[in-house]
Amino acid sequence: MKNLAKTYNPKDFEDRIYEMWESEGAFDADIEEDKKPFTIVMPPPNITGQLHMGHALDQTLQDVLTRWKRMQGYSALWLPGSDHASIATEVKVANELREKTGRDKRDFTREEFLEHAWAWKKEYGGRITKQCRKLGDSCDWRRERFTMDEQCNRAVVRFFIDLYEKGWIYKGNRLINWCPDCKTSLSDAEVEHEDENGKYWYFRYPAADGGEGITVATSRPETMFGDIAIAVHPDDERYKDLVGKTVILPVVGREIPVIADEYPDPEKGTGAVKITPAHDPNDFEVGQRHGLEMISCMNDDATMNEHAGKYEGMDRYECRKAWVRELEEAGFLVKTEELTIPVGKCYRCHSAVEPMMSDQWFVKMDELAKPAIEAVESGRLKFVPERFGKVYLRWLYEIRDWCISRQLWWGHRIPAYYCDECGEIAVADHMPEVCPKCGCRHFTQDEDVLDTWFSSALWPFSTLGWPEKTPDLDYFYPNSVLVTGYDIIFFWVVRMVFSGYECMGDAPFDYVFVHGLVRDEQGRKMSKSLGNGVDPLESIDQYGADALRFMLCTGISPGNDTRYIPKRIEAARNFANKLWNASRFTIMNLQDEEGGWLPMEYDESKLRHEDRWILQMVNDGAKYITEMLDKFELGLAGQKVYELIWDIFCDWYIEMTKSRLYGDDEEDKKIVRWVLTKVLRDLLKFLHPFMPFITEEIWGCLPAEEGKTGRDAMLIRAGWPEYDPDMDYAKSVKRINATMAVTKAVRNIRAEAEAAPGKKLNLIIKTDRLADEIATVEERIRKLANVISIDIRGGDYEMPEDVMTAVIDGAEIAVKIGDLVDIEAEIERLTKEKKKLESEVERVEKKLANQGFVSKAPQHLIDEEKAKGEKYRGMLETVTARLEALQK
RNA sequence: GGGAUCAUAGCUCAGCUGGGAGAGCACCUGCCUUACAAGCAGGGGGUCAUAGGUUCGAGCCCUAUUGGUCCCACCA
Repeated sequence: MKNLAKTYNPKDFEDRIYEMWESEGAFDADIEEDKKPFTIVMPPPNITGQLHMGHALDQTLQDVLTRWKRMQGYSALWLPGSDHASIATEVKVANELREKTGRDKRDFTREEFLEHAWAWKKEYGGRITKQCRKLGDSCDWRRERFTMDEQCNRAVVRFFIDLYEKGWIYKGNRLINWCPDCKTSLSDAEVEHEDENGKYWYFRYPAADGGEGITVATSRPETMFGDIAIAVHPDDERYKDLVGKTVILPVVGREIPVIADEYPDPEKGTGAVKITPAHDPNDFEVGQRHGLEMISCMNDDATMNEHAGKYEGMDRYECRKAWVRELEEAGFLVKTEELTIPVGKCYRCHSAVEPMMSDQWFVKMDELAKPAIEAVESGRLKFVPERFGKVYLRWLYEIRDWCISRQLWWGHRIPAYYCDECGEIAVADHMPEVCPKCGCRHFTQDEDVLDTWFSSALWPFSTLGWPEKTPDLDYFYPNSVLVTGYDIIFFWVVRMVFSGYECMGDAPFDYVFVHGLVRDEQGRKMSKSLGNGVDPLESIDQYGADALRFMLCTGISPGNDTRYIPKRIEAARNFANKLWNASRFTIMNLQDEEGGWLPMEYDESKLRHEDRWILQMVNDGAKYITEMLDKFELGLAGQKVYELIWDIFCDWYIEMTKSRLYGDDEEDKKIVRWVLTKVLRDLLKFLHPFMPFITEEIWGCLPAEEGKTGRDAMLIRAGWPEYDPDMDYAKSVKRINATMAVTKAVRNIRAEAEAAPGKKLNLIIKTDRLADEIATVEERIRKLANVISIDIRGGDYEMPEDVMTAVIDGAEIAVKIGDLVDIEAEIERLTKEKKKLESEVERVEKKLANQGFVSKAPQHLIDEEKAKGEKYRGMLETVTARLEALQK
């Protein structure tokens, strides 16, 4: 038989408990036809580093749900994995290589580089799973996956081919977002917009016929080398005469036409816009409409190219300065204006993204978006909280084609092969033997890899076996819930949904449970550059995983950001310690001196009021906690568990059992032991999803539940406490409430009178209504309030002068402190009490006098108000009488 | 420019479909009471941002204002 250590020290058992769960297969989820499935697929952490607080929150929420559902009897699968994070990892590996070897990425061959990347994956992927274990994640490690493993690759290739054959994947030379530092294209979602201080320069483009010409504003003068026209609005009177004529690109001397197009807004700038299709998405469209050629004036490292003349090879911003100076000296600069302008930044390296013409692969989005929109509009897929559904829809309504090719090495290589002879493209799961067009036998695979999110988009089903039709897929798909932060709704959630519909014909999950960010104590985002990140492992080391988990998921509401505050995790740790000690107390009293189990026995007729009361509290708790978890209100559920354990169980029930346990009534002890065990077990079950380690550890020190042996005896596999709607111990609840009220009143008087806590007091209770009830709980009151005697008197009893009194609903209680009572202080105290009661009575009476309330409010509220009125009036009368007696 | 969201006790935050303002921490007072000082008992502290509106009744619903945060947006 095990015993609990004297003090709570999570390090003593957390690792041991986790190993036990894992070796006993407690997390394994299999197809069980008699059980309903519950599936969560873990958002795969990037292998770029280690887990941060955001992951800890994300995973704790998932673990709470998974453990709870498992206890409810579901076959609960939480499938873990990690993400190859193409661009982010590639940057990290390249940096590491540079540090170690001094050589640049391009000095290595693709194969050499990939070898290093896989080594990186091995190291960091392993580190992450270790951290998950520390957190207590109950995921099925047998099923661990990686977004670039063979199975995922098959899924990616298959998806690519399917879309290509449908014509929904195409290759084209289009304007894309280009990161000059990462030297790759980016999708729209990967570009972040930031406001920066910038300038508008107004330049005059003289007319070719020698006229004044036209003045245009630009914030990017260096792109002028790519200008191919000036556009004005067709209705703009100012420029009507110039349309159809040509102007001269200043200094460069090239002649460009003035065209009329709806795009320019006559109200903005000068109303005339320079058109640079190769460097601006709007201009690109104007160019398309007018069939204009395109001139790109930059290289892929954002230096200028040959079209920039003498600036060739110069960085874009250097060029901007020099070029403006040259234009100014030549007299073409009309004026400048200071403004803030939004600049697109790469989400990985934060360089300014350059719109560039490039040959890339795209996914056509219009058809794919339709079912994804429908899913949320129809309610098939629900966001929690709902508002994030709007965010999701807004993005989908305005979605544009998705650029999926990346000029990187680390990732899924695009399954497209080019005939070396004729250039014919073949999209297939392997290199073709013969070119269908020219019969040539030599092919070269596309050099690019796919956007990371192209593979994560398939995660909810590629992890279950797709494209094969596996039993797992049949049983566990759709997933039940996706738990993720609001920051990746666009990157990931949207793409999983349309991929799910396309590949599986159904939404990938029923709910998207969105949480916020974990911020630092001052509310700042945790980030490397600020150095304010808190390592979850350090927290766990200091306070234990249970404390961290509890802190993360209580005191928050869904979707809101939360702060990491050391004081809060300390409070959670203290709570764990409280439970630890309450359990020690319980176990201590269940065992004899040799550590054997003392007899316990359930017999409803022998339950005392406090027993019934706490059983009712726990039963009501089961209803509330389950309801809250059903609504994803983890914070409220956790709060209730906390109250039940600390306030109800520890502060009241355990105190009430002491006199019984230390007494001589062996029969009564049997029932107390039974109730203690029953209640503690249920409380451990409630708390287990939040604090799995400590609850399992304590569970193991309690006698096993009836009929449970081996791995079934573990708490993780125990059943969830069921709510019994027929339990009705209202009478006992009432009596215990009276007990607590009297006890509090006595304690209050004692404190007011500054009487020593150890000093034994004599108590008088004057009551008619509660006489019987109090008589039944007298012994309890004596113990809890620490009084020697209780003298119960009827309503006609005349209170002595030398006592301090307090009034509760239905009774007046008096305490004899000593020979002297400070009458003045007593009057003051009671006057305050009287005032309070008067205002209560007034409020109730006013409410009941209100015709509107009486006629429109629901009957039960009216009845409640009436009852309150009586209660307060009674209390007020008592206080008033006492005051009058004292003032004589 | 569009949208979302927040404003409640000194601090950090709860408050579920409108029906007498809560927790933790901090603070004050008294306690080392044989489960627990990581504790026990008691206490003080809020015109729920402002102004209107709906309602018998508003912290909660509607409108406006102020202040903060975030997201989206084609950078003339």
